[in-house]
This record gives sequence, C-alpha cells and structure tokens, in this order.
Amino acid sequence: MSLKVYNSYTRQKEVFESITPGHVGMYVCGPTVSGESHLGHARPYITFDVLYRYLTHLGNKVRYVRNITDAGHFEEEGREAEDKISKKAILEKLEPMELVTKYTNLYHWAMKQFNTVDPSIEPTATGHIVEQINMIEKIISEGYAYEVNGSVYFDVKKYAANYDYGKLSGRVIDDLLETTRELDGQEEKRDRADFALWKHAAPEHIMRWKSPWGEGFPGWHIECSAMATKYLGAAFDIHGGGMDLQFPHHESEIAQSTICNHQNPVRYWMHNNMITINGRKMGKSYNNVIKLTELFSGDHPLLSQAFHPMTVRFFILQSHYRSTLDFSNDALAASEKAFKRLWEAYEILQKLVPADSNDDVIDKELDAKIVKWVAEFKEFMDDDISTPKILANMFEMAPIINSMKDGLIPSDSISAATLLQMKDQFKIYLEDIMGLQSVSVSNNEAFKAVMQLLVDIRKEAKTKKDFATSDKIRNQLAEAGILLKDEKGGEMSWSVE
RNA sequence: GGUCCUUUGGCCGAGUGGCUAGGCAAAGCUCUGCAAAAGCUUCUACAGCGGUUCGAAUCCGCUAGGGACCUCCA
Repeated sequence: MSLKVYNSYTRQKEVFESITPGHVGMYVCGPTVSGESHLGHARPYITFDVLYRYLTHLGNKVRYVRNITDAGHFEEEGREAEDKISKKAILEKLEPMELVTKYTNLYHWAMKQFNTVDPSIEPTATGHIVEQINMIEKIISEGYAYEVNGSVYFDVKKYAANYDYGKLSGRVIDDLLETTRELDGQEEKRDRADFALWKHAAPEHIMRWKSPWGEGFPGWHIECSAMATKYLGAAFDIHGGGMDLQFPHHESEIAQSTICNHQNPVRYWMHNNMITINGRKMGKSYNNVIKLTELFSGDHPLLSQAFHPMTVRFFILQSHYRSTLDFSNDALAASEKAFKRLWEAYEILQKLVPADSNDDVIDKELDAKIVKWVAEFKEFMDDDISTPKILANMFEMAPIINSMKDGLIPSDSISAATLLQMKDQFKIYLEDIMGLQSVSVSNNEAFKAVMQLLVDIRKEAKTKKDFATSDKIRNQLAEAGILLKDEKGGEMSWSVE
C-alpha cells in the first residue's frame, strides 16, 4: 500500500508519486514575522512536520523549504496601503529588521518547543529580492504583467483566457472581475482581479528596494513563487499551507509560476483546516487569538492553566488536518490527560521484556488483535495522514500494556515477535513520525539519584509499617510537584507534574 | 450577494452504506495501610423532514443552524 494524500487541486485523494523517485520537494508557507505566532499558526507547521517526517521515514530524501516572510504585505485599512512591518516598527520604535529578528527568534523558539524538525532551507523574502525582480521581468516579457506608475500588476484576465485561473480555489473568473470592493491601487489596475507583483513605495515607506520600475517592494505572492522555483525547481511535488491561503495567495502563485516556467508548478497542493475558537476561525481580525507564549504560560483569560507544547501537539494530532479543530481550555485539558496516559503506557511498553512463550500459552485472539492494530499504523498514515486513527489504536493497546505490567495479563500471552513489533512500531510512529516526546524534565542524573534514595527510604518505612514516614515522603514530594505512586509488587514510580 | 464546507453521545473528536473508533468527564466495582495510578463494567450518538436501498451517520433533495473564502490571514 502506498501513501495517498488529498490534493486540493483535484479535490480528491491521490496516490503520492514524486517527480523524481526517492526525492521529494516540499514547500510550505511560513510565517509573516511581523508579530507573535498563535495557536492557529501551529497547525500547519505540526501537520507538515509529520508529513515531512513520514516521507523521510519512507526512505525519501526530502527537501523541505519553508519561507519566512519578512517584507511587509499590505494592510488595507480604508484606502490607505501600509506596510505591515514598517507600521508596527514605528509603533514599537524598532527598526524593521530588529522587529523581524525578534519575531523570527520567537517563532524558532516555539517550533523547537513543538519538536518540529528544521526545514532544509528557510529562505527569507528580503533575501530574494533579486530573484523576485527577475521573475517579474520575465512575466512582463511574457506579456502577462504591466507597469503603472512604478507598480507592476499581473494581468489576470489574460491569464484566465489561456489557463484555468481559479481551479485551485474553485473561483469563477467572471465573479472575480465583478468584485465591487475598493482597494488601494484599484484605479491603476486594468481589472479588479489583477494583483500586484511589485508596488511603488511611497516616500515614508521604510522597506524599499531599487527595481527597474523605481523604488518599491515586492507583492506578497511573488516571494513564494520565486523561492520555490529557486530551491525546488519549476515543478515540484508538494505545496502546503493553511486553507485560507488558497485564494488569492496560492492561486496567484500558480499563475505567476506557470507563466514564468511554462508548466504547472505543483503536483500536490495540501491545505490544513483552521483552528477555531467557539466555532470561529482563530485570527487576528477576529481578535480571538491565543498566542503560543500565552498557551505555554497559561497567561490568558480563557486558560485555566499552562499547557505543555507536547499537549498542544498531541491535541492537534488528535484531529484530522483537514477538519476544523475547535479549541477550548477543556479540550486541551482532556488532551493533556490523554497524552499523559498514553505516554506512560508507551514507556511501560518499552520496558516490557518478551517472555519465553509457546503456542499453548499465547492468547491468539489478543495476539492477532495487536498485530492488526500495529499494522494499521502505516495503513492510517498512508490514508492522508490519519493521525487520529493511529492514536485511537494506540489507546486500544494502552490497557493491555498496563495489564501486562501489573500481571493482569500474563506476559507470555503474546508472542515475543508481536511484542517486539509493538515496541518497535510504537517508537517509530509516536516519536519518529508524530514527533511526540516526553514532557519529563527529570533527566538529570543527580536528581534521579536523590529520588531513588527517597524511594528506598520509603520502601523501608513501609516494610516496617512506619506509615508516618512513608506518607511524609509522598506528601511532601507531592507538594513539590512530584507524584509518587505505589506499584503492585511493592515497586514505586514517580513523575514530575 | 457569489463559491464552498459543516452539523456525531455531557464535552472533544474519527468515521470508506451493513459489522458499537478513540479521548476526556460521570457512575459502579477490583486492587490497595491510605492515596494516586491502573484494570474491569456502564453511558450506543449521528440537526430536522423526505427520498434511494434489503439496509444510511455515511448517497440524493429540501429546511434550519454554524462556518470559511471572496480583503491581510496558517
């Protein structure tokens, strides 16, 4: 069985085949570093991180390109076009580059918290002005763009006459041409549907570059086309991003690249759905965002506590990437508990040792069920990255693992081969592919030694039925945030809350 | 207004026409010095109406609610 992904371009699941076997080129729209990342931003980065990990796991050499948009787009308020980054810079009395650096660092920090793998290339828009200008010149020479007063616009009407503009986003060109909205530069455009490739910079505009059309700055869509072409070629395998980017961003990208490179740039378009809050998209314009720093610290009116980045990652993986995911404090709290239980079972599993079992003692029904559940990990992943189903299967096995540890299920009731397979596949899917990791902060050797000492003392006390001492140890550790649990058979385990 | 999506048990959330996903919460029980975990059991839902079908949460239609995009947006 092979990997199938839902291609937004064709609106169906398709078998994934890369252009060059064994190599995959993947481009994902990265952040605009004019502000802090919020929960909604986390979704594509985690979703495509899992895809990247899986493609790699399948033996592909993947070049994963994720850009940083550090040149401002337009923020259209009324009729005044402003550069997002330079505007904020004035407010915060920072240099644009200082602002960009600050939020880029913060973004990298958050990605680290989520345990996402670094992209192979992380190009910045400002670092590729030359490429963008070259691309615009090419589009002009092809006859699909025109200059007006130092700005350059893409001729959508002409493009639509020869190519299917709107296919990705399901747009009808005639509708677009009738849009009545007043936008900046509208009077310069030949058609309302046209979009800017290059904008003339007003005198007060801080971010500006020299170009054949005077000083200005690039339009938003051109950066992705230019950088994707440069690092992945005229045609590449996967382009990912949030659903809200389908139009106009990705649609425009297709148009630009198609004219420039004379071919359809992307094989598989993949879009993650939105994270909602009270059923509404989380977004700046709705004023309902929860920043990642707030999430990790718990410092937000909607949050009753801080949430660990792994809880958030798990929360996101529990729903399918193409469904909306509704955020709430309760939903996240539920994920926290669930993840803890699953992870503890996983750690127990890794410590289980296969018993010398023979056909007589093996519970064949149980063994077969486990074999099936484990085999389905790949099946589910191949089915358009169905991480919720993989997790469901893992939860099916959690009680079995715990029961084996407690001796409620004899350890020789599943075959050694099955247990090894289980251990192996859990590790691959949970850690390597879904990118989950321990939330434990207790990997310090000295600390572990101290804990072992306390455990030993408590064991002695319990043997002597000195419950005052044993309770004191447990209670005071609890106050310090360390949970000590008695296991069956007199052993003790602990975890840092 | 146009285009499209969605509506699943107390909450979150999978669901490929038939064979009860899963998680959290809740209740009961078991284990246990106590506690916490853990295990077992219970809770069987698909917005409404109509249709297709031997059979529909799943397909079709209508109605109602919610949402997304059309403008910066993950």
